[in-house]
Amino acid sequence: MPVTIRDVARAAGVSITTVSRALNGHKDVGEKTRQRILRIAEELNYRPSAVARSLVTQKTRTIGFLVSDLSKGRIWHYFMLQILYGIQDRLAELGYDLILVNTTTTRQREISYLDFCTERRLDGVIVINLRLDDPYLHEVVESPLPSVVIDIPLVSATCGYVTSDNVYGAKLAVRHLIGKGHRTIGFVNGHSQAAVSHDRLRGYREALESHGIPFRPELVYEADYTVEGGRKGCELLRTAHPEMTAVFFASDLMAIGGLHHLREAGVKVPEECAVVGFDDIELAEIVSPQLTTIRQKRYEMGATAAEMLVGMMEGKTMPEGRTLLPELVVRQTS
Amino acid sequence: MPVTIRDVARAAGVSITTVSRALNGHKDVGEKTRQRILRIAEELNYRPSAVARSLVTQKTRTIGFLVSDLSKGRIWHYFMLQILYGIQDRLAELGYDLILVNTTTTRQREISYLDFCTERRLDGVIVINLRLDDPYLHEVVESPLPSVVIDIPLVSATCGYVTSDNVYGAKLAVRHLIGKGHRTIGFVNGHSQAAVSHDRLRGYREALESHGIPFRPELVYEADYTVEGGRKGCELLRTAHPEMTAVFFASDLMAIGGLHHLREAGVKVPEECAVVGFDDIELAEIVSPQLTTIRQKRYEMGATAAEMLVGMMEGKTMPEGRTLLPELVVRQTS
DNA sequence: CTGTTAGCGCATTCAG
DNA sequence: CTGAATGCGCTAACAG
Repeated sequence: MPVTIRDVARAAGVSITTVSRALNGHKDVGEKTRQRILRIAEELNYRPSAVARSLVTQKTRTIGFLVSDLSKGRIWHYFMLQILYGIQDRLAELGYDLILVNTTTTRQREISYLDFCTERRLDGVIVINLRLDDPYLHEVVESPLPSVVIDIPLVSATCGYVTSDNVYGAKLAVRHLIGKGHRTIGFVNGHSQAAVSHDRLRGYREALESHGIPFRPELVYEADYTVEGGRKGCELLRTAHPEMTAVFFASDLMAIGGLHHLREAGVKVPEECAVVGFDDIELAEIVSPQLTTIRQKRYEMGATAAEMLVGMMEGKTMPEGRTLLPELVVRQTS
Repeated sequence: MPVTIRDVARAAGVSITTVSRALNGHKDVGEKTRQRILRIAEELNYRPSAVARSLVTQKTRTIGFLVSDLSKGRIWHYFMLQILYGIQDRLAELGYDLILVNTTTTRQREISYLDFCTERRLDGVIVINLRLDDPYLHEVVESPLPSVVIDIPLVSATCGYVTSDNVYGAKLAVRHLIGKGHRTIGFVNGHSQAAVSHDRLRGYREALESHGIPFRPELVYEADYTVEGGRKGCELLRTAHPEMTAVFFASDLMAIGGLHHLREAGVKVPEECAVVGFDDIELAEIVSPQLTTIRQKRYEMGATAAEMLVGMMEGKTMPEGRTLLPELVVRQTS
C-alpha cells in the first residue's frame, strides 16, 4: 500500500490541499511550508497516484499506439519500430505515457478500438498501418478522440496526419536511376490499400515523363510490401522485359526480395540491373550489396506525430498534415 | 464527457450499485433487471472507466515493459520485437494492458523506474535488456512489485525470469559444426554483462570438450552483439588462426557482421568457413547465404513472461524461472 | 497563505 | 434481490 497524500499531510501537520498545492508548484503556499512538505514527501518517498489524479482531472496523460496486424512473424514492423521510438521518446519528454494496442487481438476486436480507448480514458491515439479500406479508418478520423494517423493524408477536426513526401521520394529514386543512364525502369509497387503506394506510383510516373520517358504500365507490378512479393514482382518484370536495366521498389523489403531473384538468376547488380528501394530500414545497410534507397525519417515521423497529438490535445494546435522530406541514400545497388 | 454508471442507473431506474453488479456478472441480481441493465448500457454505449475502477480496486490491470536502451538506431531490438508481440498478445488475452517504458529516457531517469511504476500504479513489470552490472537490476528483483526479467536467471519472492537454455543452444551449434567435420571452431561472444554470454560460452566449451576437442581461449573473442563487433571479431580470429574452419557467433547480428568480413576477404561460406549464429531473427533467413542459427522461441518467451507475471500478480503461482529450449535451424552457412 | 468541502466514477460493505 | 452510504487518492472551488 503506497504512501498517500494524507500520510504526507499528517506528517507535515498540514491539510492535504496544501500538500497538493505545494507538490504541484502552485504559488499560493508559504515558502517554508513548501520546503517542509517537499522534504517530508521525499523522506516518505511519496508518489502521487496517477490514477487518482486522472480520475479528478479527467486526463490520463496516456496515449494509445494502435497497430493493426501486430503479430508473430510479421517482418514489416522493422519499419514501424523507429517510428515507435520517436513517439515514445517525445511523449516521455512531454510527460505522457504510451500504451500499445494491437487492433487485431481478439479480445480487443470484440469491442471497437474506440470503445477500448474510452474505457481506458486515453487522451489520444496514434494509428499506424491502417488500410484505406479498413472501416475503422473513418471511425478514428471522425471520432472526437484526438488522433494522428501515420501515412494516410486525412485531416478532420480531431485528426491530423504525418507522412513522408512519397511522390518526391519516388522522384528522387527514379531521377537517380535516370541520371545513371537507365531508360527502362521497372517499378514494383505495394498494394493499393496503402495511401503511400499511390504517391510512389505517381512520383515514378512523373519523374519518367518529366525526362521524356513514356510511362509504360506494363513495367509496373503491384506486389504487397513483402520480401516474397518483391522477388516475384522482380522476376515477372524481368521475364517480360529483359531489356529492363533498373527496378525501383516501393519498399526495402521488396527490394531485398528482388535482389534475391537477381542473384538466383545470375544477374549482376548494379551492372546488369540496378535496384533502388524505399524506407531505408536498417536492413538496407546490412544486406549485400548494400541497398540504395530512399530514406524516410521514421524516428522524426514518430516524434512529429507525438508532438502534433499533444499539441492538439492541449488545445495549442489545430489538426494538420505534416509531410517530411525523404532523401536519397546511394549505396551499392545503383 | 463519456456516459457514466449513473447515467445507466438513471436510465434503468435502478441504483448504481445494481448496475455495477449486473455488469460485473454478480449472481445476486434479478434476471430481468440484469437484462434490462445490459440492454440500456448497450444502448447508451456505456464504457466503465478503467481509471475509476482502478482507484477503488487498487489494481490497474496494466503492466510495464521496461526496456533499457530503447533508442534511435539500435538494431538489436529486432530481437526484442517478437518478445514484445508475445507479451502483448498474451496480456491482451488475459485482459491486461501494456505500457512501454524506456528506462533510458531522461525524464524517467530522474526518478527511479520503480517510482515511475508506483506513480502509475502498475501491477507488474517485465524487464528486458538489463545488464548484469546495472544497479537497477537488484532494485527490481528485490522490489515488492511483481516482475519478470528476461534472460537473467534470478528468482526472488516477487521476481521470476524467462530465458532460453543458452548452454544447450550453444552446444547444438557446436555439435552441429563438429558433426560437419570442423575441429577448429572459433567463438565470437557478446559482452560479459549479459548473462546469456556466459552460458553460451560454457555450452561452446563443453560441446568441444565432450568431443575430445580441447578448449582454446584464444579462439574466443568477446564482442558486443553488434554487426560491427561481429565483423571485427571474425577478422581478428581468422587473422590469428587461419586454420579455423568455422565460427560460432553468440548472435545473428554478429554472425552477419562475420559474413561481411568473410565476403570481403574472399572466403567462401560454408566451404572454407562455416558460420552459425544465435537467435534466428528474421534477418537470418533474408541475408545470403542464409544463416544457420539457433532459434530462440522469442514469441513464446514473451508469452511465457506475461503468463508468469499475471500468475504471480493474481497469487496463483510462485515466482520461478522458466527456460525454453532453443533449436538448431540449418540453412546455408554450415 | 491555508483549511474545509465537494466531487471524479466506480466497487463494496451493510442494511433493508 | 436491491439501495444508501462509504471511500479509493487526489484536485479544485470556496471560504477564512
